[in-house]
Amino acid sequence: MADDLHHAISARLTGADQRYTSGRRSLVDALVDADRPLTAAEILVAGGLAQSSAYRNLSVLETCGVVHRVAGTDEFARFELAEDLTDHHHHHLICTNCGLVTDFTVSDRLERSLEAAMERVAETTGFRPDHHRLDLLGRCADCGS
Amino acid sequence: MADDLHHAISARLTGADQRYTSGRRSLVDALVDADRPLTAAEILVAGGLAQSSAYRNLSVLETCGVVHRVAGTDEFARFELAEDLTDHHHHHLICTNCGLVTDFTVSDRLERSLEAAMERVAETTGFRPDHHRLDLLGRCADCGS
DNA sequence: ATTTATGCAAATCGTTTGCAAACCT
DNA sequence: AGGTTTGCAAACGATTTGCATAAAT
Repeated sequence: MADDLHHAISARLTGADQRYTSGRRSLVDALVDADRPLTAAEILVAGGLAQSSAYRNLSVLETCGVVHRVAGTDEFARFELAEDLTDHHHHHLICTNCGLVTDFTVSDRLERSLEAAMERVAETTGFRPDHHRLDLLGRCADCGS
Repeated sequence: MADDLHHAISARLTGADQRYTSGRRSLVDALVDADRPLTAAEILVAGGLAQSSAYRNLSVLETCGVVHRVAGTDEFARFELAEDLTDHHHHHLICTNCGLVTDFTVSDRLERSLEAAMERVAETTGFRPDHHRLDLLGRCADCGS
């Protein structure tokens, strides 16, 4: 099924002199199964690793570009698979009440405008943009208005 | 100078049964003087309050809509004055190396596109967007490439 | 006088780290 | 064997909280 994905991840880790251990694979599987970024606590439960191993491996996976850290509005770190592994460029809906983070996409037209804005900033300031982050903050369906 | 601002803030606090104490005014002054979001530590130094008072007052100011919390990529909380007090809608450049957060603006055209995307999401999903957050992540001038 | 804000020191809690045992190659 | 990963328990650090004092109305 997601065999290509695991293969790509394995290659990425090997390239950084890291092993794709069963523990790391569990963490990745948890993220593959989810349709939204997961908190460290959620990954910890789903992955079945000890707390310290989960955090340590998430750190390794992040450094190797397999996993990406997502900033919400609450105090919990959230993680998702890197976009270049899933080929799914997206943005986040963030509930300001319960902290839930879900994915959404925008039109190609808007994406292109965002890219253009990034380039303009690069020309104007000393800042070198790498990626953008577009989030919508509000109330999720469960938290109503 | 920024007398209107302080007056508006005072009114906003009073409306929430809170006082605009000298300590709170110090915190606000620190934010007024800055041209970018400040970390709690920076505000603490500039404001001259005890740590606990600074955090407690920032919390009050945030609840009353005077101050807004800004999410960077590091572990430090950052704060800025609420946009509806400064009339300066803007976005953030976030350095992925040192954590520095600075302000930038985009064209009205792009802002309108973002608003339109928000409305589309509201119609499509159960999510009720309130505001958006557009950040550019990369290297600040000091951190080079 | 009564309520609210302050500062100090201690507690909280998500995350990180030291270390000895288990694992891989 | 040699180096890496694991799990446990302890440490860490930004933020929060309890409590007695000071300030404001």
